[in-house]
Amino acid sequence: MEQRPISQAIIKRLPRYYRYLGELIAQGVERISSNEFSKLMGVTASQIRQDLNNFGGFGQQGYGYNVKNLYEEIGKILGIDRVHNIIVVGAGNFGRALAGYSDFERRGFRIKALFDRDPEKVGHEINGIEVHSIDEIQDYIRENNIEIVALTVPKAAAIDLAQKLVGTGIKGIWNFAHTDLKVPKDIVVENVHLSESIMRLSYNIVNHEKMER
Amino acid sequence: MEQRPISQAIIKRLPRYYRYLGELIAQGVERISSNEFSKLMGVTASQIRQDLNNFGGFGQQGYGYNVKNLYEEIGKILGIDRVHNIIVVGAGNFGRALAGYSDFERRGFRIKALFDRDPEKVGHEINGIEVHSIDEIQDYIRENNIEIVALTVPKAAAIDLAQKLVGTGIKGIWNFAHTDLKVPKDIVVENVHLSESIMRLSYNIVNHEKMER
DNA sequence: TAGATTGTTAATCGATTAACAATC
DNA sequence: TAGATTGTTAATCGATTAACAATC
Repeated sequence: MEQRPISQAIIKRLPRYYRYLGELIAQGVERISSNEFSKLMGVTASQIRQDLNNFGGFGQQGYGYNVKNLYEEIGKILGIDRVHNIIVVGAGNFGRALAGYSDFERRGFRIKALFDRDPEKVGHEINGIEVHSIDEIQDYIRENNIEIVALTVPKAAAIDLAQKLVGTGIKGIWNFAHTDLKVPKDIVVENVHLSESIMRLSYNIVNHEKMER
Repeated sequence: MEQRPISQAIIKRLPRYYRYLGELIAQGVERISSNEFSKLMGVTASQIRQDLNNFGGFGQQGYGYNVKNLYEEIGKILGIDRVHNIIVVGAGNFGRALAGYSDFERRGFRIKALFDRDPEKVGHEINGIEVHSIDEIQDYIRENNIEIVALTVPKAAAIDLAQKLVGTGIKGIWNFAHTDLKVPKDIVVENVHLSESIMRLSYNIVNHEKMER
């Protein structure tokens, strides 16, 4: 019954499996073998079977995997079979982009409110989501069962806010600020560092000739 | 003289080293040993030395690394010692967010234009950057020496555009659409899949108790 | 049943860490 | 010089791939 820890390498791949399975469902595909799936995704069949078997035997010998069932199982593993209440801090372009993203809603990620320190923005609605004053954030989290806080604010503000969020009961921070956040280990941090992403792109462009194999 | 291929695991870490070194410079730190640096960053000193030695001997025995020098060297490795011309496709909130991001400019990533298919948006300026019609994208790329195209459009449009971009001379695609793009191998793709990012966050929140080690 | 394909063990590969001789 | 710390080789660890017996 003891679940041994799953490596982050595997976790990184699950959402991609999930996405492909969703597309297969849309195409009306009912079953798929690890071999077919591997060709579709550009990974090895062995890796797919190994990855899935960390969570249970979802397939059937001689048949393969039931697409819809596997989709749902991976959804459960990822925790998107339930609702996650989110607030977004920073009502700039990035915060608005997140607020306007209906895909999240569909997957159970509900953006309940935006927060900003600019009094001009407070009280207004963006995409039907109200902008609150940053001063109310702690109370709001406690009263509205907020699980995830997305930080789309500058570096210094993010570090500051991370401190304020400790002890409010939030479980995760989705960090868009270009800094690492130091929080107690009961809060999970997922970083989206766009500046690092574009530097990797730059590296791979510049060193592309050498990479040809 | 032959440069052997550097693993993506290492490339992933370089921008983070770069960021920390930038902060050390701002703090006036002139030298640092791999040991001090490892404590600061939360990685092993061994890894730092191994990583850096893939590119050359930047340190000095008994002294450590010169912060400013190392910063510049990593900048060169990442290719941010030169200018990269970028265009952003999709003048929605995401595109605007990228266009408004002064940090990129500072690092040599110059956003030259926005593109959108909405005639209402075409001709207007966002953050001092002009919005062009999507129909002009191929000509614009050829005439303006564009290296990178950021795609902040829906999935289907992104797949479509990726095809149109082949042969224009662009070297990289910064893909924000929730799909994998199939392009010839002379074009590098860097994905920013936010929906996968939030699913990983969800997984790590839900499975956090078990993860305690 | 025979064929197909999984679940799982074993082999390989690659990445990380440890150790230490070289050297500033 | 003596002490510190790198560059680099060797050891370990973990992740990926291959192989195949189990089984639908």
